[in-house]
Amino acid sequence: MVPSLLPFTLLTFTPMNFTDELVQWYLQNKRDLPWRNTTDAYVIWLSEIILQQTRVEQGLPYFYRFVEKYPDVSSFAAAAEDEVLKLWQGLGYYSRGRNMLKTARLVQEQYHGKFPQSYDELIKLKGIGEYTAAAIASFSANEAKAVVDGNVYRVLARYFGIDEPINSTGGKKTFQTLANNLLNKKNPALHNQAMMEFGAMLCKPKNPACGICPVHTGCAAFLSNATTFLPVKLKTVKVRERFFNYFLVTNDDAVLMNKRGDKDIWANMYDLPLVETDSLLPLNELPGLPRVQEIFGPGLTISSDAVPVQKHILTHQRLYIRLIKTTPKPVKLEENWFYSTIENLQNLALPKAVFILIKNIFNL
DNA sequence: AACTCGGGGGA
DNA sequence: TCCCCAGAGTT
Repeated sequence: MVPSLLPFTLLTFTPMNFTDELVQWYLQNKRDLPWRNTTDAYVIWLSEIILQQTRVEQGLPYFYRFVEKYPDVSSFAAAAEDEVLKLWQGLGYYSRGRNMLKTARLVQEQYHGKFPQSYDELIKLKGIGEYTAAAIASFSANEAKAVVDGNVYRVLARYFGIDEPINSTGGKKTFQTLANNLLNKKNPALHNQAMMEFGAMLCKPKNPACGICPVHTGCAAFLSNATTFLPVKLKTVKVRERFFNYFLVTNDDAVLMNKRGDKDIWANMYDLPLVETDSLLPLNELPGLPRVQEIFGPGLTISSDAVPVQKHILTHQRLYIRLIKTTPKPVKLEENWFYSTIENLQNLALPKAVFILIKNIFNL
């Protein structure tokens, strides 16, 4: 079909299909984001990992910092884990940072520092799942793989009126298949960007801008006034409550710190000596705990000016945290405890909650 | 298939 | 408060 030979009127009244409309909308409304100006798979990888479950505005400053500090795979591969986690501090989901280091080192070794561009190679790497593999492959090499992120789920669920839960096994398959079928094989990168940007900017979770939507006349959710109910998501599990009693132990110009293990939250990051309880104990009951006596011996006195309990909300946990100032030193130091100078604290990756807890005390 | 892993922003 | 964010790994 040669468009220029078609009668003008026919062209004019030939409706664009759904995805063409979104691409058209995208070209006129897209944000200027730094990772859209490159096809460097390494840089795109950086951006995609940072943006997992993270808003663009929140991830942007981290993206700039990582690109500057690690401009290529080899510089990233040469980093220490503590350094990466420190740079990641405050962004959350810290396994992303740890997995990035593993992947950077593997790419450096096995791919001689050249970041893979094909979906099949990418999907093997730590921290890269279906979405991220499709994103890197399409954006760096225009490979025909459809991305399905939170935005795409929402756009497809609404436009096609799909009420299958997006976080069920069947639902994921349904939406991935639909996205694959819709994909513009001629320009996968542009198509993928358009789908996501449209979901992020116009077809928003709350108060979508249906009034200015280019495809609302074909949107099942709009036509049945059901945008509020789509997409459907299965209920998440309950939130666990935890009570953290941190102990502030100083020694001249040093403070006793702990390096966390790799199982719980904040893996491999740093906090203070911790005694966790299953309820919020009154301060004066703490010295009676076996665990506390094990650490401090008998006769622990607790200063009355303990920092009040602070509440920290995580996805699956509500943390009640307080900082306790003690007089006696611990009778024994545990495996992962060490004294850090105040100066050195700025080199340690601290969870946000811990950072807040001690920043005023040490002027961090 | 369910659970775990952060932190922030909007309504 | 609740929900969501350019999801992935583990159990």
